[in-house]
Amino acid sequence: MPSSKPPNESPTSAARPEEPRKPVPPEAPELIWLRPERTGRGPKPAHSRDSIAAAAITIADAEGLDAVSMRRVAAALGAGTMSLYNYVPKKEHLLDLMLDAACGEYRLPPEPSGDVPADLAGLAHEQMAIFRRHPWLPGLVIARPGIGPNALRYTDHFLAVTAPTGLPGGTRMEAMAMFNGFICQFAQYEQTAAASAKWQAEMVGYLTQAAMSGAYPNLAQAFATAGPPADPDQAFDRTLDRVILAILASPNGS
Amino acid sequence: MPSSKPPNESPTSAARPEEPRKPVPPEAPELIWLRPERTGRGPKPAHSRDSIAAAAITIADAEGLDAVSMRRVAAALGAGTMSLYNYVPKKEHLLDLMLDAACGEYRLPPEPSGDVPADLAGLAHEQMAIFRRHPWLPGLVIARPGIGPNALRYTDHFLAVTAPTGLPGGTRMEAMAMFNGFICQFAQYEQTAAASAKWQAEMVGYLTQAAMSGAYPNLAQAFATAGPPADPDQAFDRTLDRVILAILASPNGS
DNA sequence: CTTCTCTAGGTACAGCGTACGTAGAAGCGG
DNA sequence: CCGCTTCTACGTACGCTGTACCTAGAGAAG
Repeated sequence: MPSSKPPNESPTSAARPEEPRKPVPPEAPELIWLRPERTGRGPKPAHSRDSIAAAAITIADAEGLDAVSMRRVAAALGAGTMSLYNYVPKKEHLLDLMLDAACGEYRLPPEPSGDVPADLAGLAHEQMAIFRRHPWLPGLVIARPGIGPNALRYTDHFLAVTAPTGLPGGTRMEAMAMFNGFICQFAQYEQTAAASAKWQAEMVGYLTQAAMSGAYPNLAQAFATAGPPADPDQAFDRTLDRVILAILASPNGS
Repeated sequence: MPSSKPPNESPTSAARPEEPRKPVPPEAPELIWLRPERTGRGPKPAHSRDSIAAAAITIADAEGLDAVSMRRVAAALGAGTMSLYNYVPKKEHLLDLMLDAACGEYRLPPEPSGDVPADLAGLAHEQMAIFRRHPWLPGLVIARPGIGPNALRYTDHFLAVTAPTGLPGGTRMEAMAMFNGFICQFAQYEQTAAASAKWQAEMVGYLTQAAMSGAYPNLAQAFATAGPPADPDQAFDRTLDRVILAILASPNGS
């Protein structure tokens, strides 16, 4: 660390040559992945990032993301609340750990098959399966960039899968963001709808009433033209096809 | 308290002629848009949903969505904290109000021009402009379905714009979700990156280190091939073109 | 052995959403 | 007109949150 940059130093005292720098390391990295899990000095930690993430995920799966509090997770680990802060400096970082642990559930083939649309569809369904296992996940994926080791494995695989398109790397990254975003959104919608039948009923009632009011003619027409409720899986595949098509399309619009 | 009210009453079941139904209406609608703003009986309310939403938005614009608490909003209105609950039964509903108020900022042309790609691009840029004005908005749009009157105006307009494609209404709704989702995600990424130069610097350092580790060969290659940082606006337009292309594509993949 | 750094955990605080109860204002039935 | 009813306004209080700060003690480095 050659950055001899004391930010909050008294301005008049210019040089403080032999002052021990260690006591307050002025800025630890904000990214949890930049902090080593172990520094190797004191007593051995009783927990690991993996076990912490697993405990948090268990809670989130059972009771939703709101139930994941520092106290809850610490208690699940059999630790004191504040002990958790030795592993996870902020709650944000706990969410990062959960996100990456969930990304570890991807079962990625060692090599792309070479059939880009098929590989992408497979990836999408894998992602959707994980989202259905962890309803809280889409919200996290959307909110924060996945950047942990497992998320990078996924990114790397996506880049491999789309390599045959010949698109530049940056463009393929953008495509991945679009791809993931679509799936997240779909999963989230599915869960909102599934969560509460009452909510859905109210929603339908309200929307039809709004459509009938005459203020939204196109909406009304869409409702009138609409057939039966439409199978969600079908809708997913249909829109997925469009997304894949968009990814494969050549940049300059044919 | 004459509340001799078993709460689990079958709502409309067999007539209960002389029981007073009013005392506790067993279930008020969950959707705030289904609750009338005024019932016209007691004293006149000192505030309106609009003014409440405006106050909340002012706070969110200045200090972020986390700063929007019931207490803060009530104080900004010069009201007691609990008075707010007369207008907004849950905080969730306050967010709904904010979301819809923001949707009121769309300046939509009275009629689509007929040039579908151009109209969609215009809509996207309008949305992006609103998102840049209200950094907290993308998070809300992604999290909860926009369903208020202003959101419906937007939906209706989108349906009108995409009408010339000949696609069925349901498909166009799915397309809209994809369209909005893409823009939200892009806006959110932009803000995360812009929020903290330190964060971005750490991120770049971490990613290049990860790429150099050899564990992510495709990522490394993408990094190596990448040119200069790429203008965000350009990236937006480029990906937007793809999204529009996906919307316009015929369902069965040409 | 001494020293230093690390971990574990308790206490405490400010702030959150909101359930509940009281006091008073305004419209409606008589 | 009165009185009843229903609304609004708002204070108090509870359980919960994230986390700053502090005290002990474990165990490697010198």
